[in-house]
Amino acid sequence: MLQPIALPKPPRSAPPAAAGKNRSFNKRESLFRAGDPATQIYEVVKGSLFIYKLLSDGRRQVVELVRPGDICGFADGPEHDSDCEALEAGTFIAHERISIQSSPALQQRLLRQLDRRVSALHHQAVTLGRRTATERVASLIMQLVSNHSPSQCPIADAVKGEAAIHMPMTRGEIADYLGLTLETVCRTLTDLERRNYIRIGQKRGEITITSVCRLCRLAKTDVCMNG
Amino acid sequence: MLQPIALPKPPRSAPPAAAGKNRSFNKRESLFRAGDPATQIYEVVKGSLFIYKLLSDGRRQVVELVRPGDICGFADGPEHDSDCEALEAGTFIAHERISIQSSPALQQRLLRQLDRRVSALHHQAVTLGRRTATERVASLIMQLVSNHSPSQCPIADAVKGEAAIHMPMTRGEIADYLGLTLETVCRTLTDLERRNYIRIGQKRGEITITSVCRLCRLAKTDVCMNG
DNA sequence: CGACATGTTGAGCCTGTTCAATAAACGTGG
DNA sequence: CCACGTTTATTGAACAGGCTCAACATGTCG
Repeated sequence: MLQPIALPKPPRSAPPAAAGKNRSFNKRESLFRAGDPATQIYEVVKGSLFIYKLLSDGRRQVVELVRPGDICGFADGPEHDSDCEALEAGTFIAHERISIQSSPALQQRLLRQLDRRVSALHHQAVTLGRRTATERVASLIMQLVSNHSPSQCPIADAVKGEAAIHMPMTRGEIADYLGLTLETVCRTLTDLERRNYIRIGQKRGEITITSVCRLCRLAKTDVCMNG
Repeated sequence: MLQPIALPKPPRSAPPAAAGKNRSFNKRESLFRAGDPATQIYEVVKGSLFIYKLLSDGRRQVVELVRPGDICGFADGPEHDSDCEALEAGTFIAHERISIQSSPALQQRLLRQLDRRVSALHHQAVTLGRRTATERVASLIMQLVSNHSPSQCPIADAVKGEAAIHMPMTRGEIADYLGLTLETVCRTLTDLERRNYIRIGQKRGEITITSVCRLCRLAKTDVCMNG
């Protein structure tokens, strides 16, 4: 990527402990539900959460995965419009929404975080609207590779080793995140293994990518910059 | 495509605080493209825009509709990651991104706006991931009814009159927004007309909803608040 | 008025769904 | 540490919603 032009740089390593309350959560614990008053926002430090919406007939869509460094609990109105549960046990810092106004530093960080989330949601819209089942699954696995950003991926390297992934979601949760059914996710993963893109461990949640770059290409994560 | 490093900017008379520069745009005009430096944000006053992403194989996904009162042009990094075009001619106020830092009032408004957009993107994720073609199309039409909010819709009123909609998008654009094909959108609209939910005018862009509430119910816009 | 973009409709196909049966992993208590 | 019940995952067969390809109709605008 080229040099950034001068943009406001947020205080990156601001020790956030100054303003929030530290708390921890267990696996599958619910942090909030649709309809609950949205009085605070949650900055995840360790572990992960997911946010989803339910239709009255039972259909479910996971709308966000929240990982360390992410903030969630934003709401348009006074109440949450979705549910939030823990995928893996962890900790977060809770900030009172009211206190945002009085803390320019927190405001700054929130803006930066919201930019990132909007961008991620745009990406997910492309996945849900225009990608095949295989591309969706590959795309999710790529998302879980630590320290991977498509832009820093050199085009030329055909093989870039293996990568072990920790996949904390069940097949059903993956399906609800990717807009597929549980069965399709299952078949797609099996197919990826048969085609040598990944290996599925016998312990749940273990996936090894055979070649990160090959899988990345399959995911068609790229977006066209031409027009 | 990309600008070189930040050139010294010619001095420009500082605009009145909290107010950016007013500009107008024509139908189909491009406001920015993926890869352009993201130096300002756009507050739409009149008309409408849409933001989309292209995959290298030509697939397209419209990720946002931007209407009066909305702000767009946020970016995670220094460059835009999507394209923005005008759906209808209009005007906007351009704010320099750098000036955000120094204006708490603007910052406040941005936070509010971003909350709204995240919420809208969550809603759209449900539409793309879990709704049928009919529900998607109905949902979009409902979105275009002015002054409609599902929460203020009394349950009991079976018929709540007609509503004329101005639909500025082509069938192809609707399709790219809803994750469908042009043909499916066409068939679905025809079907909605046959089932007496809407009437399609002979002039393009004219749609009349026969009964707002009936269509709203069809869209299954509701989200379950139980568990 | 005429050319071209946009919209409509049909037929057949394909990807992903649904329903159903089986297998494997987890975790709890003895 | 193992047995057992429960949850989660895998696989198959048949189906269907939406897609593709194609022909034709209607609006729009110079």
